Amino acid sequence: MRSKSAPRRAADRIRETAFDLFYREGIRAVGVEEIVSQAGVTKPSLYRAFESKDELIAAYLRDYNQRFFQRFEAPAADHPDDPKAQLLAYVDRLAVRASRDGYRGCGLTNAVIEYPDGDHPAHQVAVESKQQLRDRLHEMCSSMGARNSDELADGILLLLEGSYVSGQTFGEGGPARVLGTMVRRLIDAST
Amino acid sequence: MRSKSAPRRAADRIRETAFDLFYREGIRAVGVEEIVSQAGVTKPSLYRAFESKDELIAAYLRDYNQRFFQRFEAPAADHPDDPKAQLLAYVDRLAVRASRDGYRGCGLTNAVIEYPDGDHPAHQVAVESKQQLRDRLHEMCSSMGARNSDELADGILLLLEGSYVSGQTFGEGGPARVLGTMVRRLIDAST
DNA sequence: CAGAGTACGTACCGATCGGTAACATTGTCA
DNA sequence: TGACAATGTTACCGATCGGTACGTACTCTG
Repeated sequence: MRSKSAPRRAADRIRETAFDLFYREGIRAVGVEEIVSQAGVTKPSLYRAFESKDELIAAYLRDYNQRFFQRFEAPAADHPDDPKAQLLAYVDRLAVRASRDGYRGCGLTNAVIEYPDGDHPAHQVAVESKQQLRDRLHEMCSSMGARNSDELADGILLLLEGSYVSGQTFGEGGPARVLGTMVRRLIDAST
Repeated sequence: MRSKSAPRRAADRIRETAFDLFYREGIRAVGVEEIVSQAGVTKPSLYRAFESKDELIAAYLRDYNQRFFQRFEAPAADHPDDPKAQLLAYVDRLAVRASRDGYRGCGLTNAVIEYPDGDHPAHQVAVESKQQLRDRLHEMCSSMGARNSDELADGILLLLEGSYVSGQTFGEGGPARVLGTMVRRLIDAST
């Protein structure tokens, strides 16, 4: 077993490098040549581990989905049995991140926009993840006693997605800075 | 002067075809060959009218910006001296459009995501347009007597942007259906 | 009807795209 | 030491990318 910081396996290096490049520069903007050269491997190694670029993209988005929900649920540990506080903990951290320069939003949201065709694996993986998020938000709103939890969850989802994209458009001091305030207002109006 | 419905000039046909293709399929996904062939012209005609593909992209986004503000301000005529009703008129129409299948969101928002590099003309044109929108929203919130008009305008902007992208992710019955309700709640809480 | 612009098309460029075939090299474990 | 799996090396494929040199057909004017 090698150290974690310098993965030995070519497939891992490719996966990590693809993650960074796809996220920062966009999926369509990054070619396989750029990925393998930056990962310090060669093209055949990429195609031994992944059937195609599309499959690598799907793997990237599955990785992203996993890391997203990790980040989304992580603050919950500090607020057991308090769904409102759990949600707000994520929201408040997002508000900070999305109001900083260089923020690149949500990789899954970005993927839907880069691949509008519903048949494309990238689109499908991303949409599936967003549906999970929508369900989870509904669950949380429900357990915090909202009158119309579907409605509230969708409202909050709009604010979240708005923060992801607005964070990229306006850098420092963008509209995402008010995210926490707005989520609180919607929650207060519904409970 | 020829009829408007079947433009004779190659440059016009290119501009219109590029608009449709860039918007529906994404900018990076569409090559110049596809544009000219669908427009029924040839590549040199494109490059006589536009310096480069990037310039054509910028022209597309400037066109989009113009059509956007047309659509944004159009309902205002029905509600003179009532900024709240003006805004809500646009919002309610957007909620319907963005909750239908096949919705492709805002071309300018999409462009920012496709071109994260701030030096790219596409990014610059799109960001400029979004800043105009942010200013206009602030103006409207101000004149409807909001306590903290900056804050309210940013909250509404988050909801709008959230509707643009969520409309693409979830088709029919997506979260954008609650847009009108949520905008009203934020306005009510601020006035 | 001649001639000048203007508008357009034919055919092509080098570069890069995603992807592959064939073979050499390395590290690991028995 | 020998065998096997993983990776690297090199060279290549057809397709498509954005972009252009150059020839041709209009149309307007005198």
